[in-house]
Amino acid sequence: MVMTALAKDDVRDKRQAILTAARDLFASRGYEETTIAEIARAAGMAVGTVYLYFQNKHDILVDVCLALKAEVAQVIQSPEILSLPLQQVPRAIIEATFRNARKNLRFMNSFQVDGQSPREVARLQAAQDEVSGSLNAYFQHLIAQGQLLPFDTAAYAELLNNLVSATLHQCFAVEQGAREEFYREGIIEFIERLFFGPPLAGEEAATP
Amino acid sequence: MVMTALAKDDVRDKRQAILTAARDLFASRGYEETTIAEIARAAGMAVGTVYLYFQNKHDILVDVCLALKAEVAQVIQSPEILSLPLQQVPRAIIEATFRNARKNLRFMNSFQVDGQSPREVARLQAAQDEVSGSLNAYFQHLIAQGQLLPFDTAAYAELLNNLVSATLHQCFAVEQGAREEFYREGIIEFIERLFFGPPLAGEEAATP
Amino acid sequence: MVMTALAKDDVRDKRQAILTAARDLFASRGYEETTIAEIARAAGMAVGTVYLYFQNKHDILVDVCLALKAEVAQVIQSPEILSLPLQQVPRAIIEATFRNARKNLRFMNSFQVDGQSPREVARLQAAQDEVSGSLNAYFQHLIAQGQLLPFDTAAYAELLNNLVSATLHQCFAVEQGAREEFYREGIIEFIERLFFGPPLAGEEAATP
Amino acid sequence: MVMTALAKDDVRDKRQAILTAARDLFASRGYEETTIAEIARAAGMAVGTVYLYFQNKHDILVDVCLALKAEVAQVIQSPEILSLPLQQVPRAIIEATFRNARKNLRFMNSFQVDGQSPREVARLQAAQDEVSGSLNAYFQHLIAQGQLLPFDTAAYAELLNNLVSATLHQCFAVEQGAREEFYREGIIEFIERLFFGPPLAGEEAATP
DNA sequence: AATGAATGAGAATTCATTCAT
DNA sequence: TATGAATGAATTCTCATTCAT
Repeated sequence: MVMTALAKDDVRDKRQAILTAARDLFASRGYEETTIAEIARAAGMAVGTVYLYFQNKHDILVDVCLALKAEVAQVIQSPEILSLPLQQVPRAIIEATFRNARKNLRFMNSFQVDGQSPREVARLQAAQDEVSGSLNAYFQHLIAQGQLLPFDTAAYAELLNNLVSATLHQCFAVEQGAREEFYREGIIEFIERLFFGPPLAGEEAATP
Repeated sequence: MVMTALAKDDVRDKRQAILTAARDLFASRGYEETTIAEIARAAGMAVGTVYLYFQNKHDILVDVCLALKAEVAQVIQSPEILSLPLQQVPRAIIEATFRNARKNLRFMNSFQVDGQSPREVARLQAAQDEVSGSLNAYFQHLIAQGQLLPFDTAAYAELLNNLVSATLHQCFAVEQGAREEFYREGIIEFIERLFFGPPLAGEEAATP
Repeated sequence: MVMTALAKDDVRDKRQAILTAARDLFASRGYEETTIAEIARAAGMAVGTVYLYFQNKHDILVDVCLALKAEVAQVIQSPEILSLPLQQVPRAIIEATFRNARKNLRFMNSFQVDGQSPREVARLQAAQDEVSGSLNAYFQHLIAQGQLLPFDTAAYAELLNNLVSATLHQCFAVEQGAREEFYREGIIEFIERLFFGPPLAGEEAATP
Repeated sequence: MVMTALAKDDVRDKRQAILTAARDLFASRGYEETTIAEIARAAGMAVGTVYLYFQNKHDILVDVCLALKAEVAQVIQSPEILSLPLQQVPRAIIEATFRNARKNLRFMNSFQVDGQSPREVARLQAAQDEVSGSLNAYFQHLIAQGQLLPFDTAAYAELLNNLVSATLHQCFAVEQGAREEFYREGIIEFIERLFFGPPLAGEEAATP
């Protein structure tokens, strides 16, 4: 029992060492330019050992990506934020998310990864679905509470999730965070207007 | 004079032959699995000739991507759509865009490409900026006409552009178009609500 | 311990197999025309394995060259020759050297190699220096014994080393050994005159 | 007639432009790293034109080498030097030769070239033979005049020619001229002793 | 004589992955 | 579990050379 526990910790440690080493190397040299030998050396083990913990190189990238996504998206499941007054939630979530992304700026080139096998596609989809699912649950909770009018919560959850992911990628991976405020405030206003604001075609504007 | 014109056409033809061959091969075999030799053969020329028109393999991918983006996004510059009654525009644009994407379903795996050199990044950015710019101009036109209330048009243009691109990628490249209607209708409703609808936190919902 | 010894032998064997294969192929097909794949096949290993023992193709050539130089120049360190009566030494050394070169006639196209990297240049220089050094030491020994008058032994050692190398190259690599006797006897007479003979401008010849 | 003369000059000019461009590029980038396109551009003509004047790339190198050798060795045919008092000739020739080599220091990496075709081998040999021949003729002239005792002039001419070439290569191409004085003075003393000095094994030294 | 677009053979090298120890 | 030597497939890109104009 104890052995198993220790062994499990050991496994976790080794996996973690690999992921940390890979994340750093992917950040500094890029995925293609990083070799398994480099990852193994940085993680303090032999090349063959890496293959005891990951099926292949791309698998490591997927795991790095998922860990990054989980860290960036963790806010969505944080009780403190979800218990804020509704009016403050969009700003709180987006600000926290951008803060997390900025903290991981160096690693954001691993943020968007395309699955190469059905298994990988499924894993990436699952991670996305989890975030969308949390958001959806939160929406339904708000509707049940009467804080929101009914709407297609599943679709909105997926769309908003896509929007935020795409924006983070553009802001941090493509533009290196140069226009962070622009994107952050833009997306906040966007969401606030969707939930609370007047439509862009206001009464006076739309009718004439 | 005539020679120059002919020469230019010749260059255009050769480039186009390469791009068409590459697009088809990337679609059927994937980028990594496609060799320059295959592209050259399909384009009816020698390997070396390909390198007279493109600096390297990835450059071809970027051009394929840009051509695809241009085709999918062409609606944004179509006068017919932009002269529709404002209420009908979101649906018209999104439906046309999805239609274009579906028509290119096979090629949509070339829709999202990461720039590998500063030059590539700049070219991809420019393409994106052009679409965002058209959208922005349209917004400002509507505001000037009094059809929309003033808002941060530049930010909204970029964000909506990102949203649509990310959704098309997810819908057609990742999911192979399986849930096309779900994404299409979701994004239409989303935009309509942003511009015309009541906020999700309706009067009754928000106040108590 | 034993393992280390075995491993070291193993490494030496593999290196040696590569060098032997390369030397033969360079001889029969020439350096440029020999591929790494051919070397690997002839050495009984995979292509990649060659690169575990040599950094690149040219490195192999340098090693082949050094081994050849060592073999051809080994006489210079042979005690038997150096303990001959001084009058017989030039002929003995040159004849033995030419004999060694003739024995390696097929391989003499690898005899003169230009270093391509500082590391290669240094290695080639070191090999040359070793031969010059031995010669120099021998000269100084002879002077100390009173068999030779004092002179700039270091310069003469380098010059003679260069002279012999250049002559062997010309005789065996360029001319395929066709005028071996001409070069051998010429160089012997040249050296004998330098050390023992009358100057070419003899008393009678120079004074009038 | 006039046309032919002009045309011949033109041909000479074009050839010369190619050789100059090639010599400079071989000096700065090395032979392998220099492309025909670069040579053509530097010489102000089209790629195809280069092939009107040279059969192939290596031919250009051979010509660059021959021009360099001719320039460095020109002293051997200079009447002023050969009419000096015999005692001063070795120093005069070697000093002039080293001076020429130093003047061409940048280009000395083209000084030793291996022939790749029988035709090239023959051309290079011929150049060497010409120098050796001049030297040989001079020796025979001196012997006829009674300034030198009879000896195998042909062999000595070839050997000395080889010695000087190899030393120049080592001094300027390999060592970049770092030990110029060492080599120059060494070779001068060497030759002077051969012609005028006492043998290294002097009377007193040799007999005991 | 001059051009330069087109050719296409060609090979070194890398590196993910395996497997005997 | 861990190792790391061995594997070998696999492909981009170059560039000397040609030849139609």
